[in-house]
Amino acid sequence: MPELPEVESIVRCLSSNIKPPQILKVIVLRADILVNTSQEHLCKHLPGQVMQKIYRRGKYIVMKFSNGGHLVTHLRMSGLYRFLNGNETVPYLRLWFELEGDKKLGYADKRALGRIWLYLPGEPLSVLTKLGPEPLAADFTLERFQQSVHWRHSPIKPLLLNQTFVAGIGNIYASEILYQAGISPSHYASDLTSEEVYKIYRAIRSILEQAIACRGTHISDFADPEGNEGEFVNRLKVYQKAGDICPRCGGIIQRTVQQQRSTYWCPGCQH
DNA sequence: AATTGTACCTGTCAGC
DNA sequence: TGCTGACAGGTACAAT
Repeated sequence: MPELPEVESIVRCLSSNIKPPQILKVIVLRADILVNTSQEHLCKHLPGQVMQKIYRRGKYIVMKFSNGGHLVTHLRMSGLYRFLNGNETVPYLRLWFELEGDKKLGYADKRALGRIWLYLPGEPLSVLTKLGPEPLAADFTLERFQQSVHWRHSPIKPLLLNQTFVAGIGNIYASEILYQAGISPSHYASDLTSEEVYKIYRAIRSILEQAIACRGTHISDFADPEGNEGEFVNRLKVYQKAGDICPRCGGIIQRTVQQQRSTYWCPGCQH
């Protein structure tokens, strides 16, 4: 489900809703999504805590509690958070938090690839340390991007998926970014001219900002915790559009595979 | 050290 | 209808 714009939408939704209710109870139905914690551990440390701040780093959701501890979630392919009222439920529910006011925050995950970490007060959030720069942050400058690209011996598309290179881009937006930039996904990073790097840099920011404004891309069962679906699906130009006519040059959109993952692009206008 | 392939888990869909 | 294989928004780790 989630790349940077989807995770950002989820975080904004959670932040606007959680007017810090207290966690009363934690119920775990499937413990193998827990990495450095357990049901007992969560039940010991979370009840009584208030979700003071919720933010995003790359594709990770970070919840900061009133005691200084943190719960970190990575949704991987199919994880989602959902507010549930009373006895309401959702398919593939893996755990939930019982909140003040007869509300629940459920975590559901069809494929169960998502992961959750609990960091106690004072513990460093070690799972976040290897992440590359935030592509929408002020310190992600063109100069910094140029320097990190020019020595990479990898085709540009799989490089955009590398979270140590830049955090938050996934398979949908990698294709859309390179389409907007007019760059072939198999173009080697080290061979890009500075003009081409600039086009990719601009496209990263422009596509991610547009997608956030649309609250992400609604594919499969993605929705934010209130059930709002992302509208960027209507603006996709190439992703899952193999065989369609390219809106820019009239060519035919292709699907190819790079490192076991689908890439969508137009050979007519991406070089 | 960096890049690429494999494993993880479970569901859906197309083709036979 | 049932089976099989391909594919799915991701990453950790092993192999190269």
